[in-house]
Amino acid sequence: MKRDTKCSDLGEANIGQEVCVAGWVNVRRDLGGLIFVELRDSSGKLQLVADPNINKEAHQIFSNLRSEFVIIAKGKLTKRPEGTQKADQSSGTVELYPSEVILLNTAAPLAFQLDQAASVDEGLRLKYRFLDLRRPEMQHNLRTRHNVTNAIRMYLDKAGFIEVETPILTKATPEGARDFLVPSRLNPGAWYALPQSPQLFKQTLMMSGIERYYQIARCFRDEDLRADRQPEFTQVDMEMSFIDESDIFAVTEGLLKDAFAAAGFEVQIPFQRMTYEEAMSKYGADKPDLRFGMEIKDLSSAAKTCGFKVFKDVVESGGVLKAICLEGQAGKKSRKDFDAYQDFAKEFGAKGLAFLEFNEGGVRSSGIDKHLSPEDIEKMKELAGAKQGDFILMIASPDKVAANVMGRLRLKIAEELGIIDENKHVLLWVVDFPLFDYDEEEKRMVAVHHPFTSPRLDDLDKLKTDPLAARARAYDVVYNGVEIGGGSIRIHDRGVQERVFESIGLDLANAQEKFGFLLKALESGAPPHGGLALGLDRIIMLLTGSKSIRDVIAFPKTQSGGCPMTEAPSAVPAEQLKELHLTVKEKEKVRS
RNA sequence: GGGAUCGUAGCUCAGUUGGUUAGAGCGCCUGCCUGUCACGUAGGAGGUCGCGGGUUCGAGUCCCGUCGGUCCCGCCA
Repeated sequence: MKRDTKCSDLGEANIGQEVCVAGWVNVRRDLGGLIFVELRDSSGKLQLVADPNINKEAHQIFSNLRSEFVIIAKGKLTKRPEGTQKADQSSGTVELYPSEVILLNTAAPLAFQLDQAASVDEGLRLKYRFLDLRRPEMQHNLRTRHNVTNAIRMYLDKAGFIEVETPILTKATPEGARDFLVPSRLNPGAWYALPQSPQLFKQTLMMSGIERYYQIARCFRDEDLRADRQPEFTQVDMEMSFIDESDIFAVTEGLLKDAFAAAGFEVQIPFQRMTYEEAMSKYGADKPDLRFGMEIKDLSSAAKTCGFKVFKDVVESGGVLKAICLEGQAGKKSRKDFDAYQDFAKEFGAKGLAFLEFNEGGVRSSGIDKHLSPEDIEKMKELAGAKQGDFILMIASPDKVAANVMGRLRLKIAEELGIIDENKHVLLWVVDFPLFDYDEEEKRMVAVHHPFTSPRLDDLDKLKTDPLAARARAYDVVYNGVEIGGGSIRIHDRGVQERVFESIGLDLANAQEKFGFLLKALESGAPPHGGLALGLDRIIMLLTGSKSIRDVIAFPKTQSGGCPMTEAPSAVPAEQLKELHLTVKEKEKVRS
């Protein structure tokens, strides 16, 4: 017997046909006489019925079936009797009385019930991932992932890109995330690193004349995990020669339109564009969620002349007073709500938070109104864009902290108030990122994007004079407040590359050692080029409405970087370590 | 590295100010049941209360430590 049809392919059109289906017993309903078995395969479900008066043998087999047993059955497809049809399933109007059934395999009682997985501890789901992935939700996620990836491949192929694989065993890089290291058996004491991204290889490919490269590339970063971050993840990595930003935007927009369409979402192109500066000042984030308003307002000019010393001092010492306006929320926020906002703000470095509320009876505040004149309050109200009945939250602090805190409060409160339109799909480009940021810990300049990003030509002279003001030819794609990709036009001039290395404290000798091949390639006829990488896992997470990236990865890691199913990472035999010229400090050993 | 939170039956959870024999629903096992689809119904089995230590006449409950899960901060060019 061999399966010839999938469950959900069967409908009323197939009534009377001899079909053979196979799959797992989703559920068995034994009525004593009749036994119903819901058969599930990768496509869906089909109801099988055994009647002892029709087929005693089939009935006998059915009576011994349990959840997740594997069977194959054939027979003539019949229409369900009137009144027993299920309109909400594709094969809900038909059923199969098998003429023949074979039990292909049994299953031990399950670690968890598949239909309850949504509330089951995730560690257990991961330990028994083979069960978890049988669930229709997970099957749907993996299928969506395939469909989207497939659409991306077709799109890029049509656009003249070729997929090139790059090494997984490569060289550690000084900048960026922590590397995963792999010891070299043949070279004692030397290490490979797993790639954080194929960045240097794809640039090298441009210098090799590939012109349009892409790769669905696995990337590795040994950093702490989050709901949307795994130590190994997948990027749609692209690079093009002889192009500028507009080409990359056009290709990416077309790609994302197709990718979203593959998951059933329609998006408008071209995407909106916004400078980094505007994003930070209006939304307090480099990945603004534009599905709602509640923009951040600058009240510094009012603070400068106001009677409240705290505000005044902060602004006079170079800080800012920022506010968000909660429309119509006057009188609706309790002291407790405000305290929660304040605690939240403090987590992100705020010294304090203030509110002003414009009620019909007058102004209520977090105790600041006694320091403010009616004119001060009126000015703040106006600058905040508030009207009668509104509630504003304010923070006075250095610009960076104020933007970050307000940006996060904006999101938190919007979620609370339910003003985010879940049906909106807003994609935008954030452009003109700064080239450098100052790293307080390392006491040096670091690249915001990566050190191969081209400065804007008009900012080249700022590299030395005012590096923090230099802007990069870098861009991010943002979808509903989530960064789903980013890239840049790269440096293709050796001289410029050396100057940027110098700015981040990488002297020529060091640069030679780490990136000698790149410098050599740059002076060997490097075309202008640039590219972009999209976070595939994150995109699929958003398109499937998943809460975690783990729900769109077949075999993800837990927050401590482990795989509960295989129990990786684990100790290895001493012999294996010896071959690799390694020893592990006794007290740091894991139990093996 | 830090903060929060969770850990009791196979699963999801309840368990009062510390008090006798730790409960429920689902699942599992057995019986009955011919149109179910969360089938119904009667009965039954199933517990190292994550682990270690402490306080106490007595600890699932309180304290300390530890392990593991999740979320977040830092980190993630």
